[in-house]
Amino acid sequence: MARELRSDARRSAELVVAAARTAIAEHGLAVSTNEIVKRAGVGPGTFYRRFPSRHALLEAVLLEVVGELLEQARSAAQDPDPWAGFAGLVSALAVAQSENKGLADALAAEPEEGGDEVSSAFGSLRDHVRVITERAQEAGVVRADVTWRDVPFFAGAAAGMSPRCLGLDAGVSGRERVVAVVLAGLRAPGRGALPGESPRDQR
Amino acid sequence: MARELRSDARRSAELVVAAARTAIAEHGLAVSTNEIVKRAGVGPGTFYRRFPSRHALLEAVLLEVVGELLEQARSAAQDPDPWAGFAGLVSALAVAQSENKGLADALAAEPEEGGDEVSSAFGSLRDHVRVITERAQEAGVVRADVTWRDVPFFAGAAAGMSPRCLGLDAGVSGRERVVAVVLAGLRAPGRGALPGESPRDQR
DNA sequence: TTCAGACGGAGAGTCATTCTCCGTTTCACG
DNA sequence: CGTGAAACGGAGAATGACTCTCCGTCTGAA
Repeated sequence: MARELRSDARRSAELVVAAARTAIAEHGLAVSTNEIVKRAGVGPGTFYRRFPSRHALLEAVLLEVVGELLEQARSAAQDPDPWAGFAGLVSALAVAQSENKGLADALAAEPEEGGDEVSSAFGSLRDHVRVITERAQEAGVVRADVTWRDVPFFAGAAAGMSPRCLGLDAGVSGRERVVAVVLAGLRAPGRGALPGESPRDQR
Repeated sequence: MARELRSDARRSAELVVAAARTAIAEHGLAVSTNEIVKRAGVGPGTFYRRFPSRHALLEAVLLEVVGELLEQARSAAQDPDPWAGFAGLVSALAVAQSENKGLADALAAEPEEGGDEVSSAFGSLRDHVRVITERAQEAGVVRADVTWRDVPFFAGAAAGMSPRCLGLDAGVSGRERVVAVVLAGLRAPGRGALPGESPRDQR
């Protein structure tokens, strides 16, 4: 590590990571390196001098994303309202996953050596998810019959929505509506009476 | 049209469509034609004698899927319990979309001429979704602040869940849990009192 | 002013994918 | 049971895309 990069070199690397993030958000993980490089306004040669491989770039992007997520999780954990904190976390997870579809999967699949950093970041994030979820459950605002382990998946589900379906268009606020519905589904029903199904009335 | 196919020819076509369905369910829309053909146990030559192009195969698969969905929707519409019917519909939509990720999108993107059949099937299915959703809303069991147009997206969200996330595994019952949460979120809160948020108790 | 180091871009190498051609086999009818 | 039209499998041509390298030129920093 170490060797200070020249200012233009550092700038190139940053441009590439930023371009990769927007490109992935728009076109999914399958974007070609070419596309990313073109968007960044640098040449392929430059790219491969900064990153040993395409994989390394994806890893850098993932680290950045998880880092931001960690920050959001920390502030969610400090929200005085357990429900608001939980909702914020779910929402943040949903946005991050919708902008980085499959990135975590793709990297999890091919471990390579650099994976340690990634998996430790994952670990921290998981801890936050657990703490925030359990706090909300103890406060009685999140149903007790879900596990914190499921929370990332619930959030991810909201994120995975396709933009079109049955010839209909999701519209711009589609994701937010789905997140709202999922959150409503995760909210503890009635009051205190946890067990899920409404026992009272049959039509 | 017309010209009766020889029995082995018909059989090949059916094998290919069946193989395409399972292959798409497992590997997503990106499966190569080769993979499908290999699974079907036929040669590429056979495939291209039965289908003018890969696109035509996808269209055939989509028609089959939508046909089955229509059947399920019809029986859901006849369920005496509006909620059960609605829940069944959502669940069926979720399963279908999770097994055919992006198929509808992919075909919607390139209209080609055969699209009429597909879009009319879509139309029928949309009608069923509207009827079933509105019936459930009128019965007061589905929240009134969602549109039937959103329903396919809610279902699709549950379907889009990725199998792994943050290094965690979704487990086998992952999709069902997500569908359950989404349904809980769509269920009219409280009782009769439609307007959304639970008014009664705070913490 | 100097030069190590960074830059862009052309393109080599690789690989996957779709679709065609053709010799062989199979169905179905008389 | 014999015959021919039709279907079959598989080798492979044609195409295209993607990752990564080489090299001559340019630039930041001392």
